[in-house]
Amino acid sequence: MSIRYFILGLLTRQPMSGYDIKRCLEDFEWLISSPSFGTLYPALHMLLEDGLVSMDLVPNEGRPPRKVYSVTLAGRQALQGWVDESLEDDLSLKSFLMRLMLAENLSQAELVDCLQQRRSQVALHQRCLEEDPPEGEEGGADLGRHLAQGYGRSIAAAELAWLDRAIEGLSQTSISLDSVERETPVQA
Amino acid sequence: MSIRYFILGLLTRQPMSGYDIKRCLEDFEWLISSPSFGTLYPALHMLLEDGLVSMDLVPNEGRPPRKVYSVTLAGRQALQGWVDESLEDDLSLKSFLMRLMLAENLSQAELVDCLQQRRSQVALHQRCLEEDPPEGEEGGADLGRHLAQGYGRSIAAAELAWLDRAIEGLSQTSISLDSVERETPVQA
DNA sequence: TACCGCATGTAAACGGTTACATGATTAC
DNA sequence: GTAATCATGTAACCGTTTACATGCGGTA
Repeated sequence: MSIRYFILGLLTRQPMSGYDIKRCLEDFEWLISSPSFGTLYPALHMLLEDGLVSMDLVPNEGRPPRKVYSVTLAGRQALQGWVDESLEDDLSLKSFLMRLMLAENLSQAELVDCLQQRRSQVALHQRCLEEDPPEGEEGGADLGRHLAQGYGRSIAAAELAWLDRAIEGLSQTSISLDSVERETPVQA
Repeated sequence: MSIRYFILGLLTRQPMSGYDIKRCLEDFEWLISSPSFGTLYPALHMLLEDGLVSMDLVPNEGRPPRKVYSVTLAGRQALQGWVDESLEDDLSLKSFLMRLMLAENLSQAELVDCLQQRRSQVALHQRCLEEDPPEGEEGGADLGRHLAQGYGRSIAAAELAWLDRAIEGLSQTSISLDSVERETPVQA
């Protein structure tokens, strides 16, 4: 997923400092680990060097001045290019959530497609978790497996429910031309 | 969480080959990325060198012989020591799921404590996600933030529900384990 | 014929964390 | 006075992925 472009994408929502980015990502730390400053700051420096973001120094009484980064035109173009060519990447929970956060940089069709891809992924693995069987002779053994599967099933059910709602919601928002001719992609 | 000990813990459930370990972890790939062979095999070699596991070569017609690893006595002791001293580590989804899988290596009290820790973590962040406000002047802007928050809230609710069920089930010693599994149907 | 699944392994490259350094302000 | 928050940054270290190498058996 390349954290560089993820940061770039976050900055399209609004200019932020490195510290701000950390803060806004922290709300999701229980789901996906948020990058440390050791990752964040160098990444911002690189974006700046490459001209994909610009920086404004905002003085700050008694503290180091805040460095607020904004996406440049070149940055927007680079992001667009990257979005287009990374559409077939994996959709593990982490990359999925990251892409969700960058929803505004995706066309509606791309976004719906992304949700549907994730849906089929989760549905696939949910079926695997449904197979609890090996029971019988072993009795209640393998508590760990049992707990992990139960946990997985609960999360999967909730996620599928959310995805269905989201897909429906997004599909209805604009009943434009292409939503009609679009086929619903694979999802067994 | 150290993948070395995680693998060691998985092997206490039953002897496995590297390939087996990969397979059984793949069911959870949509939640947490499973280690690649480039991680797995070297880790197993290290465990073997340190005498924490033993290896049996199981001939395999026309294929490389399977190398089935079992935990040694020293391995069990090392695992126990590690479990004891890693109780205050972080409980991000990844480490939490890993610990769940190793439930059998925890005392009941430790397990319940682990679930409760995770519960408070999730509950804390859920409260953060509840704050949707910044709306008003911006209207429907920041679709990404909105989607990510909604997603997070759904998962958090499901997880909290599961945790509560699990904690209750585990706290009642007399009742068998599958009480944990009885799911009160989640709303669609 | 070509590809996928099984089954193991290695080494280079990459990415990220950890630990450190700095320093003022506010809260307990 | 001790800790936490704000705010930035660097460098060494470590773990992981990626890409490669090998090779048989079954399937499309």
